Amino acid sequence: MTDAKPPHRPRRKSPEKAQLTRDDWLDAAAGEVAAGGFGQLRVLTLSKKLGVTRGSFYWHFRDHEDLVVSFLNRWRDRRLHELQYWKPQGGDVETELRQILELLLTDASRNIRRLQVELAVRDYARRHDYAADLVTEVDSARINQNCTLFQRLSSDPQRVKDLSLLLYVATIGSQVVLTGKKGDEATIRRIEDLMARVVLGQRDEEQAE
Amino acid sequence: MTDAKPPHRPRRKSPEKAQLTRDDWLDAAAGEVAAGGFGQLRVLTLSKKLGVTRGSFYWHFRDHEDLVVSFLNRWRDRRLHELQYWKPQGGDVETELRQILELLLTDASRNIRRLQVELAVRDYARRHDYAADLVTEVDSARINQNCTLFQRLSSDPQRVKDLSLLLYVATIGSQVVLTGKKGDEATIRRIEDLMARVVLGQRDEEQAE
DNA sequence: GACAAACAATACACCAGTGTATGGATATTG
DNA sequence: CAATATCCATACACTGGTGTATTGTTTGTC
Repeated sequence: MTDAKPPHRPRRKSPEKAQLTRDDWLDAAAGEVAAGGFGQLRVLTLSKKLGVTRGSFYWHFRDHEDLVVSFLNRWRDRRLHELQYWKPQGGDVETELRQILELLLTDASRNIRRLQVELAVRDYARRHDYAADLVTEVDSARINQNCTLFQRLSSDPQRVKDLSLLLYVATIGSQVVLTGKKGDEATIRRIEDLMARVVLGQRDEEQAE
Repeated sequence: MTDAKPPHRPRRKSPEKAQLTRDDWLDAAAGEVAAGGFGQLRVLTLSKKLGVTRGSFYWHFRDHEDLVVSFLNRWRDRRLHELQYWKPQGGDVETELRQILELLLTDASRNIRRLQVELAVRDYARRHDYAADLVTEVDSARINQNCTLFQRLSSDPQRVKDLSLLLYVATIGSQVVLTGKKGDEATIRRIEDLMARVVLGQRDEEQAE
């Protein structure tokens, strides 16, 4: 379950006909996964697409499972790491909210490849425990991230959590439902707008429950 | 792309060792799809699970694709048909809303098998046009259904559509994110509650935009 | 009870994919 | 320039799946 790195690789001076690295294979795998899910991730087709034979693959990876696990690990690492760069740059609550919404919805739906990979990982996670753990990890990290924003909206910690979760499932849902359909750009914008209003409408009213 | 029925089947008097019907195969297929997605839908394993050989399968179905298409069609038909029984039985707006929310969230997440099939179909639809059309069809039917409720909340037709869509993507999203994790029962209930508040908060305020 | 239809078993050819063993090429280092 | 590690090709054995053809076995109907 852990990635074994080759001790050290001699870099070719002339990159005219580059040698393949482990990451090159993972990048290619991303294409396959995005296009056909993990079920279509074949060593054979991958090799063809990279212009080499499978001999190369089995040098870089122990077997097919090794590829999958490495892919998942890299995905987790990147998703967790990218959260660090989000730190919203101040401003009042509303603009900050709009920033994060744009990031979560409009922005995400533009990066189709990344989105397809994410959906594929989610699907794969429904039947493979290891992937499920990774997804859970990423999900909670993201939701936590959102919590830090929503703390400025309500003082009730439970309310903060719920709002954050609601926002998150709504984004995931819109990605699942709306991806690839045309006319979704505008639709997503409207959803984004509505969500902003909805969330802002939920800030502490502190009226009778 | 259309289902061809066998002319007429002689029903066995004693159901001791029942003959298989086309629907039996489709039911078994549902199990496989729920467990492993369409990628794991094998004629071979299906036969084993039904206790017969593939000879039977190829009498009932032309080929593997025939099975898939028939399965998708049946799924679409059932999903569309079940909408007819929803007609909310009056009451004021809030209880009606709560009814529909319970149906969409709590209720749906209990029927795990059905949910897994739906997610599998959605995943399959991302790479197969025919399935994508079916899913779109079902989605819009459901969203329309919701619109009839939300008309009682706002007079702005665009607002009605948007609210309905938001509700829908939120439910789908929570199904994607929360399914199978333990402790989701309570979480879903809180989401349900929050959604009710959120939606009710969006009824016509008619203030300056 | 015979005949035809419905349903299932068996056996075959075929293909796509994995994994392994082994040898060949190329670059780095001493 | 020799040796070694790195990277890839080739060839093989094996598995699991599809689809088809052919032959059984039941069951309903006349």
